[in-house]
Amino acid sequence: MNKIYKIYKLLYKKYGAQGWWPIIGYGYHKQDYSFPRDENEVFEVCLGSILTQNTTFTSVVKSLNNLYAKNAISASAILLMDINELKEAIRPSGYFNQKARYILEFTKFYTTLYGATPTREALLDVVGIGEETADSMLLYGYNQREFKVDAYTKRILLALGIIEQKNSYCEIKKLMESSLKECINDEKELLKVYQEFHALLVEHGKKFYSKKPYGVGCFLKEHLR
DNA sequence: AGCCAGGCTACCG
DNA sequence: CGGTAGCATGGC
Repeated sequence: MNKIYKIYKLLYKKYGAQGWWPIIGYGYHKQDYSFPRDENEVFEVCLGSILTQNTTFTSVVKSLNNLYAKNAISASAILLMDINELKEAIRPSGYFNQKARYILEFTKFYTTLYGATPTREALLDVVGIGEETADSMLLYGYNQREFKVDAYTKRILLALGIIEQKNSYCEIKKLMESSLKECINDEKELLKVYQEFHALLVEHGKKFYSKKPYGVGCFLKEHLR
């Protein structure tokens, strides 16, 4: 067992299943991997992936609830919406001018898919969708085996001496994916681990890697050094 | 009161 | 290329 998989095991043992991505109306769905269950839930995950950029998810829930109140969690409804009405609805998530544009750009792209799963490259061509947002949509919205790397992932691996500051998003993503593939053969299990692992890193990151100095009290250090 | 949040773009050297 | 200012609200 390599270090990456060992980290996963330790985190899962500590925090348990996380039930990401939370869906409005169900919340976190621990041990239930049947989500998203329809087109609108896929679209909701994608909107949430944009809205959560550099923001807490509680703020995103407010924005999504605002949109639900306007019955606007669908591509057709978003495209019919007045831009200022959209901005007002997503205001709680911050950067509302940018994110309103990002949501419109993504929604236009989304309608060209007719329900098909987008490629990662196509997503990256949409303004406002960077590597993490693309992986978020693919991993949680489309159940694709794309590991999502975020700031906590990098901080934690850095503190454990597994990566260096200079390592790129892509390098870290490949490290996570190749390490997990070494240990897990079943594709469904691999997807589940990708989904849980990222959520676990966020949970652990919130506790021990939010304020400097990072990693104070992090139990992973004792187990891996 | 200031720092941080489940990032991305544009522009700089 | 890698590095960074700007984007904005809300919570602690």
